[in-house]
Amino acid sequence: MTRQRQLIYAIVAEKPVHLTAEEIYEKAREKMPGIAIGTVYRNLGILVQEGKIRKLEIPDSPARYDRQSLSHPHLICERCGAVEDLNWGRNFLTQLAGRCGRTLTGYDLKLYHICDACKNK
Amino acid sequence: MTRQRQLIYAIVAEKPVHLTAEEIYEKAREKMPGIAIGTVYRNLGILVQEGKIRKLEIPDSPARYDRQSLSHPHLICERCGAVEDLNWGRNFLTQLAGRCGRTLTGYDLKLYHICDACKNK
DNA sequence: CTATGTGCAAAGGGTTTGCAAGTAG
DNA sequence: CTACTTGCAAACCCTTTGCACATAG
Repeated sequence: MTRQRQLIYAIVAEKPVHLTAEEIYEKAREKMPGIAIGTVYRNLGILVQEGKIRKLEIPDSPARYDRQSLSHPHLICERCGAVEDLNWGRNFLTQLAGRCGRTLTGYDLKLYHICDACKNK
Repeated sequence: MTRQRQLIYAIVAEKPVHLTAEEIYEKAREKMPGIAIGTVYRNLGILVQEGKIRKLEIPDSPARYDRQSLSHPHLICERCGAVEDLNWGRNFLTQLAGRCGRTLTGYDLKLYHICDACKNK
């Protein structure tokens, strides 16, 4: 665990905000100005593999990173791209598995809507 | 509707196979050798916008195109990447909306498993 | 010490785009 | 005719990688 990796993990873990690699890089540079973007990507990849954080792939936009390692659905605003976590617990996967009659290794569910802020415009 | 667009649509619509843009390009060249990859991408984009086909974004692999325009979950093999359609009908979206207590505009559900072919290896 | 990680900068893959010429309606 | 579409190639964006040097344990 290098200082760089600790810092990157701390930034992702801090708040339930889903940052992009670029945003994490910006925040990391405030504390460690010489850090390289390649290092950010490398460590994010390692942290994902270790199951400490989660990578969120969103169509037509860079990936975002989630501090929650437990698999859960995401609610995404179609207008502004804001991401909200839905904590439906682990039994949701069991329900899905039952419905399709297979053994599942995981799932990825994105729900799209228009968030309140965007509705009021 | 140009000949190019008709051809691209016909290739996607033909079979319930989820082809990548590159694969669609290869197939298109068999019938129309001079067609450009840019034309394939442009027309796929237009067909998606028109709601005639559906774009399937898969992590760490190029997008695939689905002839079914109705939104439905996909079952994906973690090993070989094979994609299977699940026809759960439109009431599934209603159930999801009920569960999260919002008005939803759409959803994207991917279920991961190991397919039979990969298990037997 | 030695394995692992770093900063840098260049390359990568999939996709998009500006342009001049071509085609549909 | 006129607006839209094409082929071509260059550009784009996000992400990955090779390398020589630095650091963790």
